Amino acid sequence: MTAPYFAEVAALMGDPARANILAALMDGRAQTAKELAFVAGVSAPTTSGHLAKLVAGHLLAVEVQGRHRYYRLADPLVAAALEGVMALAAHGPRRHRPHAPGDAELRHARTCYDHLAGEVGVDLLSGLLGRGHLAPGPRDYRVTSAGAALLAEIGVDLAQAARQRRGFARPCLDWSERRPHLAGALGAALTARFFEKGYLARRRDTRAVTITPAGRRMFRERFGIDA
Amino acid sequence: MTAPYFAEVAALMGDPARANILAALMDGRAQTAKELAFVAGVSAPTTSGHLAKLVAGHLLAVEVQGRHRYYRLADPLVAAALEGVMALAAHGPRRHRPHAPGDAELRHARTCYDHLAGEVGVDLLSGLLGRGHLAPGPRDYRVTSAGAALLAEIGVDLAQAARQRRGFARPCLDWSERRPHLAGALGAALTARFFEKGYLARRRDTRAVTITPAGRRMFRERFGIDA
DNA sequence: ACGAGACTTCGGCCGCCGCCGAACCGATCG
DNA sequence: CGATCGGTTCGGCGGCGGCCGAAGTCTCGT
Repeated sequence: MTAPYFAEVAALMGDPARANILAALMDGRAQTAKELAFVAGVSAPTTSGHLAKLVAGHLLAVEVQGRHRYYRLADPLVAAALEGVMALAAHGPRRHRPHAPGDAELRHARTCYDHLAGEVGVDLLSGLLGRGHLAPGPRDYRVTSAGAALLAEIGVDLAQAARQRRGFARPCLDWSERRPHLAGALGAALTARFFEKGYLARRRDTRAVTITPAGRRMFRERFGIDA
Repeated sequence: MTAPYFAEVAALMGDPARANILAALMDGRAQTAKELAFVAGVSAPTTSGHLAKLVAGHLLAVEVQGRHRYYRLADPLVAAALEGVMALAAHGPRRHRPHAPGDAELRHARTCYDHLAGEVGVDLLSGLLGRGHLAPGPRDYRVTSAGAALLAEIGVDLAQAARQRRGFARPCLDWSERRPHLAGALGAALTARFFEKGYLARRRDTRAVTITPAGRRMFRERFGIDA
């Protein structure tokens, strides 16, 4: 009856070019219109139109810097909604897609907006819980004293993460593993630290991340997981 | 580049008529093609086409019963994905929509697929947690011995709920409250019991549910919440 | 066996929207 | 200042897809 509301949002996600753009921005980094035109596979004018629509629909935010315009996801909620739809798409009996190249890497380790996802991300969260560094709470996970010590060693500023306006330590359903990984301010801070210390390395044009040898060692020693 | 996958799913959700259909099925009940044609606001042939697409896309499942065809959501994951998109739509700076009639009722108490959502659903979960009937766990909530006693009094068969293939007791982000309510087999079993015992009553043509006087009393006594 | 009802298939219409090339605006750099 | 580059706006084209009415299939009731 009353035109359901979410249809507009879903329609925005439903165009192939726009979906490519959104997928490219799922790693939380901002990108210029030109870069996005490339990933979208359409011309610059067409891309511009799509971007305008996505901004109008509050899926993207734009930041002007000189003659560049950087687009990024407007809100972690957008990433969450996209992951939900992806989970659905991934789950549906495989549509004629043996698996795309790079798919294995993506399933193994990738960024989800600004935190770590994929097999490694899921293992990380269950490792933290299993070793008693994190304890489940009613809404957010709670950092135990053992966990606080561990995170301090790694150099994560817990106080700052707790101050953020976003949720502190939330589960986020992983579309490939169908089990949660660690999201929220803590997930983001931890992941950022992994990049800073060279445990993880971004790759060009993909959300998949490389785990460096140092990272592999660290994951085993600190969290007891085989990355 | 590689056509992103989830675009097809999002596009299925993005048509107004189909969105109406999906929204109508969000309460977990199955409905006939004719009923759905009505809620979709389009003719029977058009509806038939939409339904076929939704089934092909694995968003809906169909069950033939005599000369009727009952359509329902194919999987709880579909409901979860839809809630995610709804959360996004509800959150985006209110689009020229002061609030639709019935909106208040919907926010207060409604079914989300097959479990209770809205203000009451969220309060129910936090009540269960606060009173120590449910304890957070790594994936599912755990029923404490006190909780098991309470649920037995109400007549919920815990063993049967635990046997189900779906998750046992999961949080589900509530789009109107933006806090989790209780989903999974336990959420469904509890909600079903509420309907059986006449604590809740369904209404026609809406996911909003009525809380009966007996239900109001029960919610206060058993769970300490003002419904 | 017949008619009614539920649902789908078919055929054709129409409008929306995605697409591009060309032109336009503004910032940067020589 | 002109040249270049990033980005958007404009105008026009083309096709996908949603829509309906009519006709077809199947099931049930009687």
